[in-house]
Amino acid sequence: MLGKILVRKFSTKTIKYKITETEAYCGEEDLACHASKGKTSRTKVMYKTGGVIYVYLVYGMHWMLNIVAANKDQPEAVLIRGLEKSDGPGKVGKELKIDKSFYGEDLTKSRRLWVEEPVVKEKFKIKKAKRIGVDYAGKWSNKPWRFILSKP
DNA sequence: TCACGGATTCGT
DNA sequence: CGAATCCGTGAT
Repeated sequence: MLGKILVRKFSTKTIKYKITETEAYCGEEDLACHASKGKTSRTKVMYKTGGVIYVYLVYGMHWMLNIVAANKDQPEAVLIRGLEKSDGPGKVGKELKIDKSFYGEDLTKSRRLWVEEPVVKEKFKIKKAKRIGVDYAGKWSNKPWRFILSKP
């Protein structure tokens, strides 16, 4: 996902931003992953085949944009933490005007949100780091599953 | 129906 | 570093 272009189409304009920071959430075992609570009405979309959107509200105010990443019945998702113009996942949701209506939307069919290959492919390095805000997840909080786009 | 708490942000 | 913020979730 890193380095790809996220496209958001509105009725009046279309915006495109490069994805600069992501985090991975991997399966029911991963205590930081919402799917660790099992398949519920909230997490069920993560059990779908990759390519659909998982959105949810945190702290009663921020919409988090995630892309389901793995195979059917394998609940894994990638959180879009940062775009070239927005640092922080809450700001990403705000910038792209993400809300509950995107829940389960198929990125390959959507006419308002999808991912493209960058026009000009630039070389970059991927920095790894611990995930943010998941200290409650015990050893899982130390997994280097946060990925940051950086200069080569 | 309701109590609980969080994949954050912003200000100090 | 700490408080704000408050809806949705998951269980009852």
